[in-house]
Amino acid sequence: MPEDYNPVSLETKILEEWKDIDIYAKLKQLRSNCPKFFFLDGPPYMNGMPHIGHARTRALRDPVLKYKSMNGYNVWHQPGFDMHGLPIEVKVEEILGTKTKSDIEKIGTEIFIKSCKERGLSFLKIWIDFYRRFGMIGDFENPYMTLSNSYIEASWYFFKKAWEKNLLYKGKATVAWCPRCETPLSGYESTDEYKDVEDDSIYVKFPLIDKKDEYIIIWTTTPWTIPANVAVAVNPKYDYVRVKAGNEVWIVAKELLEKLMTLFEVEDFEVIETIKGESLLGLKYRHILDDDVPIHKQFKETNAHTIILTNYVTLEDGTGCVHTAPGHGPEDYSAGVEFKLPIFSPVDETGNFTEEAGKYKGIYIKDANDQIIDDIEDKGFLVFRDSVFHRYAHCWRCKSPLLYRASDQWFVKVEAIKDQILKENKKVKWVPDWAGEKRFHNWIEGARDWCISRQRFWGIPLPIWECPCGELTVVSSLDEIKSLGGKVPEDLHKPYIDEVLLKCPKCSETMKRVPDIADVWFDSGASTWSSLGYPQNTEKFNEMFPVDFITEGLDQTRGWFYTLMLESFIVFDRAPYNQVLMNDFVLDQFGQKMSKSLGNVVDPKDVIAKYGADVTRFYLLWEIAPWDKLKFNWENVESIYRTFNILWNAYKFVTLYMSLDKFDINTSLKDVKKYLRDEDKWILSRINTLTKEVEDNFDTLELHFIPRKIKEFILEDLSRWYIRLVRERMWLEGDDKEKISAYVTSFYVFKRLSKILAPISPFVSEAIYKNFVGGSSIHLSEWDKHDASLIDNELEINMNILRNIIEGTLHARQKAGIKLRWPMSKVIVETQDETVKRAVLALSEIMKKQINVKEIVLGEVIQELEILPNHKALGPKFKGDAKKVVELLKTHNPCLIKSGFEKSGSFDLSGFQITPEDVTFNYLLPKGYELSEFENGKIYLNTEITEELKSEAIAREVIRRIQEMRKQANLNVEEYIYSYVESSFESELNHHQDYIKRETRSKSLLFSKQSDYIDKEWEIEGDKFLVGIKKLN
RNA sequence: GGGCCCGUGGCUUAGAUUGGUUAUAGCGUCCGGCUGAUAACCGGGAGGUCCUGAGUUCAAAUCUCAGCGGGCCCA
Repeated sequence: MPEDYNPVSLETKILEEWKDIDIYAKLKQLRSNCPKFFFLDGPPYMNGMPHIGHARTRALRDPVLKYKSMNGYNVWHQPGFDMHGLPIEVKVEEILGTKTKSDIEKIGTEIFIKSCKERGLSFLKIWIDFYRRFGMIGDFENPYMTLSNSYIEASWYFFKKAWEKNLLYKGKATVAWCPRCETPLSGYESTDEYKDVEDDSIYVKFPLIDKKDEYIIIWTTTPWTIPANVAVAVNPKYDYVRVKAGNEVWIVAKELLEKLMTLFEVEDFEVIETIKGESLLGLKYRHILDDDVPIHKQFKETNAHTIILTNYVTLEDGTGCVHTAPGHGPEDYSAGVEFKLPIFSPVDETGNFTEEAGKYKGIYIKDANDQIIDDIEDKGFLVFRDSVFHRYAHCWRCKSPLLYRASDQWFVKVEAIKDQILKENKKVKWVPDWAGEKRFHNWIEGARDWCISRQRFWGIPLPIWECPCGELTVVSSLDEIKSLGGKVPEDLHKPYIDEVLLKCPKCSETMKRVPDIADVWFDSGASTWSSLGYPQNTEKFNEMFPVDFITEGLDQTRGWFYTLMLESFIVFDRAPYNQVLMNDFVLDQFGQKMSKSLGNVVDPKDVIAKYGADVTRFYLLWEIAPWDKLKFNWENVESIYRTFNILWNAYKFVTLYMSLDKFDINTSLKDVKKYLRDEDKWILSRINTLTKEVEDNFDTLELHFIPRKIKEFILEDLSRWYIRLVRERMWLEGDDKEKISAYVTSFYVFKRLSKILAPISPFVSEAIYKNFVGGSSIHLSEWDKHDASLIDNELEINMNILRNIIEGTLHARQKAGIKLRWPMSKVIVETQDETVKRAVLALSEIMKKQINVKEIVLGEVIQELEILPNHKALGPKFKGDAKKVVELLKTHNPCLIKSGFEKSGSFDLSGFQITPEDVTFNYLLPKGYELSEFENGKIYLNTEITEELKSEAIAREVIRRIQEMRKQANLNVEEYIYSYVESSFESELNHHQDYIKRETRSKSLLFSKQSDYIDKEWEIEGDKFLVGIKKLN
C-alpha cells in the first residue's frame, strides 16, 4: 500500500534505485543496436550554479531524449561543459588580485592557468549532481569539457580546415577592445553591455586647403580620436550648404543648418551655395593637430585629410560631416580601406597613446580628452563644446568602457560563405519556425568576418605557428606537432603550448606559435565533432553525425546556434544539426528579469526541495510554450503539485482494492472484453487518444501541450470522472466480473499513463509503473504506442455531452435546493440535437447513477408564459384607465401579446395600445419542475419527493453518517461493524436495511440505542438521529 | 534606428496556421454542495475597452497597417 505523495522522499528513494542498478549503463546496453539519436548538449558556462533558466532548458530537452529512448533509439546523452574564457579569467583575477595582463605575467601564467582550470572544474560536480537530482539520465561519467586536451586537439581541426579553404586570415582590423582585459571582443561581446554615460560633445572646424577661411564642421563625442582623424565623410545624396558666418565659410548639411546655428548661437549667417554631398569628394583639409601629432605631415603623400563619401552618414545628429578615424571605428575602417586611407591607431593595448600620437604619448585616451579639446580651442578650431548622455559600449565582464583600435588579428571569413550557410539553414527544422527562418536567417545575413583571436590566457590556443621567413603552419593534431619536430606538452594550454617550437617545412628555421588564444565562443561551436574526439577517432563520429537535436535559449541565436553552424559548415560543408528547439527565458511572476539586486531570483534547488523534480519539470513545460517567456509563478507550481497529489491518490485508490482482491495483473483486456462497461471503453479510448496526441506533440516539439493534456486527463477524465463512475464497482464483493474488468481497465490506464508521464516526470511515473508492473525501470521499457482500435470518437463525444447534461442537472438540483443524496424520480432532457439524444439513450445508466435520478426521458416541456404589468410605465401612460388595462392583461393570452410585439412592436388591448415597456414576460415552469440549460438543450428536473424517494434519501443520509463515523474511528475499509440508528424513521430505514448494511459493512442494524457502541447524534433535515457503531471483534 | 517575439478579467493563461453563435481554463474571491482515493473535489455568482487606433470584411482576439508598452538580438 503506497504512502501519501511525498515527492522528495519518493524521488530520493528512486535515485538510490537508479544508482543501484546503474541505470544509464543498462539503458546504453539495451539500446546499443538501435538507430542513433544524436543529441548534442549545449554546454553551460562553468562560472556559476544552475539557475532556473538552465532548469527550463533541461526540462524541455530531457523529455525528448527519454521519449526517443523509449521509442527504441540509441540516444547520445553526453553532457558538455564550457570551461574557458574571459569570465573565468575575470573571476580568477578577482581572487588573485591582479589588475592587468602584466600583473598576471608577474605572478606567472602557469599559476593563473591552473587557477582558471580549478575554477572551471569546481562547478562540474555541482552541475552533474543537479542533473541527476533533476531526474536526467545520461553519461555523467564522460562529459565533454572544452578544457580537456582531447577536446582542444579535436577543435584544432577547424583551423586546419579553414586554413585549407582559405577562410582563415590574418588581418589588421579595427575591433572593439577592452583596455583592461587588453584583448579584442567580438562584435556581439561588445554590444552586451551598453551604459548611459556622459561624454564631451565637440564641434570642430577643419580648414580646407586652398580655400581661404573655409572650413568643414564635424562633431564628435570622442575627442581622443581626433589625433587619428584622416578623413571627413559626407553622404553623397544629401544637400550641403556653404554658409557665410562672420568672416568664415562653413560647410554643414543643409537640413541641420538652423539647428546648428541656434546651438552655436550664431545669428548672423548666410547661405552662399547649396551643393550635393558627392561634389565635395576629394576636397582636402589640413589636420588641425598636425603640429602636435607630426605623423600627419607624412600622410600628405597619401589620400589622408580628404572629404570622402559614405552612405552611413545620417542627419540624426552632428553636422552631416563625419569625422573619420579608420583606426578607431569599424565603419571608419571600411571607409578607410575603400578610400585607401592610412589605418592609423596610435593607441596601445592598455588604451594609452603611443609614440605615434606625438605630444599625447603615454596618456590614457579618456584622460587626454580635455587636453586635446584645449589644444583645439587654443588653435582656434573649436566651434562649440557641450556634453551629452549617450549609450556607450562597455566590457561585458569588467565593465570598462571599450574603445576601437586597429590591431593584427586572425579572422574567419564569414561574408564569403554566408549565402551557402543560409542555404544550409533552410534544411534545418527550427521550432518555432521563425527562430530559424527569420531571427537566425537575419543574423547570418548580417554576419561579418569573425575576429577569432584573443590576446588572453585561458582558452584554446590557436594552432598556428609562424616562421621568421613568413611561413605559417596550422596544425590539427598532436601527431602533426611531433612530425614537425615539436615536443607535445602534457597540457595544451598556455604557457606550455607556447614552448612548442616547430621546424619550418620551408626554410627549416624555428617556428613559434602565434601567442593568441581563440574567442571562447569558438569552443562550444566545435562541439559537433570535438565532443566525439573527431578527427582523432573517426568511428563514433561517422556513426553519429549529424546532430539530430539541440535546444538552447534564444540568446544563442548569435552564440552557440551560430558558432555550431559556422564552424561545422566550414569543416563539413553542411549544417551540423537537423532540428533546433529555441526557448525563451524565465522571468519572475511579474515579468521582470530575475536578479540578485531585486531579490526575485528563483533557485531551482528551492523548487525541487519543496515540490520535487517531477513537479518542477512538469511545471516548467506546462506553464507556457517553450519559445515564450515564462513568468515563474509559485501558485501555479502548487497547482501542478496538487495534480500530482490527485494522480497519486487515484493510484492509491485502485491499488487499495486491487491488492485487497489480489488482482492478477496478467488478466488481459481480451479476457474481460464482454464485461467492459461504457465508462471502461470510454477511458480506454481517452487514454489512447491522449497517447496519440502526445506522440504527435513530441514529433512537432510542441512540448507544452503534452503536460497540459496529461493534466487535463488526470483531473477531468481519470479522477473526476472515471474513478467516480467505477467506485461502486470496486466495492463489489468476490470475483465479480464487472469489478475485475474495472481493475483490468484501471491497470491498463495507469500503466499507459505512467509511460506517457515518464519523459516529463520520471520519478512518480517510475514509482507507479514499478509498483504495478514491476521490472527494473520504466525508463528501460518501451513506449506503448496508441492503439487505434480502442479509440472510439463517438463514445468520447457522447460522454462529453453526458457530462454537460449531468452538470446541468446538478445545477437544477442546486436551484431547487435538493442535494444529490436525495433520489429524484425523473429528468426530462429537451434537445433538438440528434447526437445528444443518442448520447442520452446510449449512456443513460451512467447518467441515472450520477445524478441520482430514477428515470431519464427525452421529450419536450411546454413552458407557460406569464405576463406582468409594469405599473411604472402603465400609470403615467393610461392614467385613470391603468387599472382597467391591468385587468385586461389578465384576460388575454400572453403568447398572443408577445407575438403581437414581435410583429408590430405594439398590441391592441381592447382599444389600449400597449408596448413592450408596459409589461414583463416570465416563463413559468410546470409545477414540480426545475429548469437548467446546457449547451445543446434544456433539462427539467422533477422535484416532487414521494414517500418512497424520501425513505431512500433517509437511508442514504444515514449511510453517509455511518461512513463518517467509520472514518473517524479509523476503521479499515474492509472491516465489519455492528450499527444502530435510533430515530423516528424506523420503518423507512427498515425498508432499506439490506442496502444500509451492505454499504456500511454492518453485520447488523438495530433501531434502538445500544450500550458500548460509539455513538453520535446527527441532525438530518431537522430530525434527530442517534447513530452508533461497534467494531466487530 | 533595424530585425524578431510578446501584450486576453486581480494573477497565470487557451486562442495562431483555417476570421464565424455567448472569448478558454486554472488561481484568487463570494455563495452553496459533496466526500471511505483525494488536508481533495463539485455546482453557481461576481469579475473582460482581447494594449491603442485605423483598415479589409456581412463578420476581427484572430488578417493588414500605424502607434504604445515589454523582451531578445543587432546598429
